[in-house]
Amino acid sequence: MTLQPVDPNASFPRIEERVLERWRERDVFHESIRRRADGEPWVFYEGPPTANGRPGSHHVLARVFKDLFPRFQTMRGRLVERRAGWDCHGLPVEIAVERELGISSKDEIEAYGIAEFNAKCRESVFTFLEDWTRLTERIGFWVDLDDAYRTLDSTYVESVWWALRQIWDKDLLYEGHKVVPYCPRCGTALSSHELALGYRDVVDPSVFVRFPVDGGPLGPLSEGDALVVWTTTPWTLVSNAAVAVDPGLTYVRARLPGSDGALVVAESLAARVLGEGVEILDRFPGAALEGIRYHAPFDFIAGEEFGPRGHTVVPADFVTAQDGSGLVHTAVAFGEDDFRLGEQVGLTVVNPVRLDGTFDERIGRYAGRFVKDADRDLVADLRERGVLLRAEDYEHAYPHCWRCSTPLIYYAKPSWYIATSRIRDRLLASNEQVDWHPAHIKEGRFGDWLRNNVDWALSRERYWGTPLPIWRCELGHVHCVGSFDELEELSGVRLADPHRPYVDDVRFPCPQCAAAMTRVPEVVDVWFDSGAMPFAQQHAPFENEERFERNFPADFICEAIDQTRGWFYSLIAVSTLLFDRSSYRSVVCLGHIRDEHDRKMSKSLGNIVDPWDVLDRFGADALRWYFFTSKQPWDGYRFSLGAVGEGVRLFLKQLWNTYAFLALYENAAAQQAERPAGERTELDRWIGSRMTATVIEVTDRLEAFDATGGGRAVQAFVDDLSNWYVRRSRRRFWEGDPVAFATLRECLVTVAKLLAPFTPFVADEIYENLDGAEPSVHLCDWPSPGERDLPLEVAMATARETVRLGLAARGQAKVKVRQPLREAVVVAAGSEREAIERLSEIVRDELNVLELRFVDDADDLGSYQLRPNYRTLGPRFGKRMPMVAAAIAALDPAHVAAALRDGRTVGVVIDGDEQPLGADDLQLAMAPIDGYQLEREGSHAVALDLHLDEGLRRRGLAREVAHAVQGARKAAGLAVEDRIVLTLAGDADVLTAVREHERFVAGETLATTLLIADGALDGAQPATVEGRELLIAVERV
RNA sequence: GGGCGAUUAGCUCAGUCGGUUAGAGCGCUUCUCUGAUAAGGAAGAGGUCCCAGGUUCGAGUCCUGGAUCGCCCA
Repeated sequence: MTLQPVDPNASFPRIEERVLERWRERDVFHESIRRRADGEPWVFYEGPPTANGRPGSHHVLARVFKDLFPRFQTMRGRLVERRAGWDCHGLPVEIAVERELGISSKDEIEAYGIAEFNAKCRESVFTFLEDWTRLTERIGFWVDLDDAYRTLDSTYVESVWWALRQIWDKDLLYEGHKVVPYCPRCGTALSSHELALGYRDVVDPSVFVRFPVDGGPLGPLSEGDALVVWTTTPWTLVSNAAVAVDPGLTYVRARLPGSDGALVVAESLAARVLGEGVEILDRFPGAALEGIRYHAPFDFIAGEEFGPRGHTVVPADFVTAQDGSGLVHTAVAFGEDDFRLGEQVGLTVVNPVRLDGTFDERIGRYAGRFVKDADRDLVADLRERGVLLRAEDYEHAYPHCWRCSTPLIYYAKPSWYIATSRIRDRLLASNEQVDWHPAHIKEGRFGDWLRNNVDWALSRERYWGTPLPIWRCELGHVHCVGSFDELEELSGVRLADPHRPYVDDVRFPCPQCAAAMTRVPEVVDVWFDSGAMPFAQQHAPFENEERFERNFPADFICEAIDQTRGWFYSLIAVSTLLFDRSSYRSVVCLGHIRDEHDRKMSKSLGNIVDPWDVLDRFGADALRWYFFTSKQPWDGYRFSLGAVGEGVRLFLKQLWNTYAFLALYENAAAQQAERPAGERTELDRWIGSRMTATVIEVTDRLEAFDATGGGRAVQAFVDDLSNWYVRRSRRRFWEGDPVAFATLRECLVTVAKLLAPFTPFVADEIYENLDGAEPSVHLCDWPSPGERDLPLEVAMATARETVRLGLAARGQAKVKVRQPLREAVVVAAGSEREAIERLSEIVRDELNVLELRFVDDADDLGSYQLRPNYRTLGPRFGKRMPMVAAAIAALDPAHVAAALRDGRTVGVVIDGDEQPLGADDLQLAMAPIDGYQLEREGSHAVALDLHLDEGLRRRGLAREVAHAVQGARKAAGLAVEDRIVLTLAGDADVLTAVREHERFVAGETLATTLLIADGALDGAQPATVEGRELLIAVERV
């Protein structure tokens, strides 16, 4: 069979474009799925990206991993449908549109019109769809973009409604208060990731305030004592509801010199807060303070308004003695800990701050002022009334609105929640079913997150999202609508578009009281959309229910590590709420990509690597290979063009050259007369066994989602193939041995199949040329392992080690490999000797020696060194190990070597007992002695006979001549298979060597005629051989 | 402030059950080989296995504390 000629310097990006064209023509992707129509499904879920930003390198990372395992499983016979998806809703989209419109507040959006605004959002979502499509195709990510699910579709929204109704029916959907970071200027709560954008160091007042105790039981305290309370937000003091203490922490009563009443602080903070001279009167645990009543610093709001425990000391688990006083001011509406504490101990939420961030009319003379601006006056007020103990400045990170820089306030707002904390055990049980990569996420980051689960804040006071399908009447009756049909039955309205504002206009009579019901204004957290994806992408259960069942749960999902709080959570939460199980079986978490200096990539640093730069220069396979094999994907990447280029050079080029080599010589051989098939050699059997080992390993690794291990195993094999099998078999290739060609071809075809999931382009290109039985390698079955010959693999490893030692000896002696030597003396015994004897041809040839001589022991070549084998002796002797080591050091190594060779044991005396030591207990190593050229390692060694006689010298000269002629052939631009007439002239000594080895020189250089000329040669190239002149003329026959 | 992860040669990374002499590739220097290769081979230089304690006959590996970096959360 004639192969397409292969250019060793072909451009990978150009090859890839060609392969892409072939995939399109042959519809390979869809065909690969059609062919597995009867296969067992292996389910992949695509975590939907938003197409309103340009795709970057980190998206490529995720997408190539999302491609690898489905390709692998498809080749394994599974039906792997791959449906693309787009995340369409949410604040990022709204913000992009706000920026486009030049507006930045909810008022402006509503003035612009919700319908118009949402129409803009709908367009904006797919701004960069074209970029995504192009990149997705170019990197070889096979995913069905034509059949993509979109979270904005009515069908998708309806399935989300159905899910919410299920949760409602389970009584797990409720309206409640929660403290959220809130921008009073923009009038909206911020999501946690927005919060992270706006932390800034600011200086706030830090005040210690006296809260005098106020009647009632005083426990360990006395009339006139005061609690010392610390806060950095004086404006919340007007809303003080209670003081929290750690019941287990020790507190003290302490008196400042020259004052009357005692002050209460945590013991460990007393000196820091009150000064070194303070007098400690009494010690007691925080629990003793519980229930003590105090007089709050401001009396705009009476204690009773917070409930029976208002303005009393309560126990809490979040109090620390890190800073402050150990007594924590609690304002229920303005802190998350405060709010939770309020729920636990029963404090009523009283919020005297308006939505615009100003105090309301209850706060007397401060009414109408922005709370943060009132801090200074409030502190002055405290000082005047003598309740201020100390005020200082405090620098800390405080969140600001990333859009308008307004300091955020933590603020209790009504919001809709899913009571996920009530199904915490079920969430943990679902997590038990999941196979995490890396494994530590399961019990670590993700498990902790689930164990600390709090209710899911579901609602957003925004515009572009799945509308929350909850209607409420004036009397407060609430109805959750679970489908468009139901809404139509109730209202007579069939929605063409379920989004705001159209859905807001739908009203219907309350089923309980017949009053008009209107929809609540919120939309649903986009993460709920994404979590509903397993069924919502199918519009289940309204249709395609069977298709949903068949594709649930997923066998595999893959996203970056930050999705532990995102999609990984929303998926498991929604499916546990609805189906009481995880919606995925295995998950691969990817790390982040940093630049070559290990800095975060960001627009402002200007260090973003555009994936197109890499693709245009090195190609998609190179980029994929880098991501798969450079390190474990969860460890993150130090990414640069150079890093990708290195992988190309070391792996893809090596593979390509091996492939080009095969094509070159197989085509050359095809032009010659047919050669009889040679014997299958040890080397053929060895590479076959290595191939089998590699197939097994890659299969196991990919089954276990270990792309790195799998890829590296292929790389190691290709290295063996190129640098050992081909190198050692070159003569057979240029002699046209069909067995060698068949072996190399089979190896490369199998490598192509193994690489198909990793580097789908080059794999297909090689397959197409070398096999081509199928329209694409991606339609092939995954290779099954052949016969393994482990003893042969071990033997070859030993032989290669012997070669390594021999070459090292040559290097030490400064004798070129081209100079043949009389013999190499190999010290080896037992199985090592057998291995080297079995493969002695290879060793001899590689070392360029005429003979291999074996000796069992190195008495003639060097002396032994004896070492204890700690691995066997350690457990046996334990503490006495140092004595054993000393006893062994005292033995005579040569004596021991002889004894062990005869199968006897050696005795050492430890603590008066004779202890027998066997061959396993002792390690014998060679020590070099002077006068020999010897290299040793472990128990075997190679020594070279350096004596040169005339015969050897002339053999060496002949090889030098052959080498020089090869250079001349190359310089003359001859093809490797061209036959020549070779004419030589020059130094008499050199020519004598040539005459003596005429057949060798002619054979090596493909000379059909070898002439030796006297004197000058026309058109000859001068060369120097061992310092002597040689003239070479080559002429193609 | 809490949690999780990382830290091994100039760089990128291996290092199994704890076993005493810690490896590979890249890069560098020198030599060498070549009838595919910008490849291959040999030698050399290059190590506080982040630090400090501890456990152990023995720690890169296990435990405790700390440092630095990253991520997540507050």
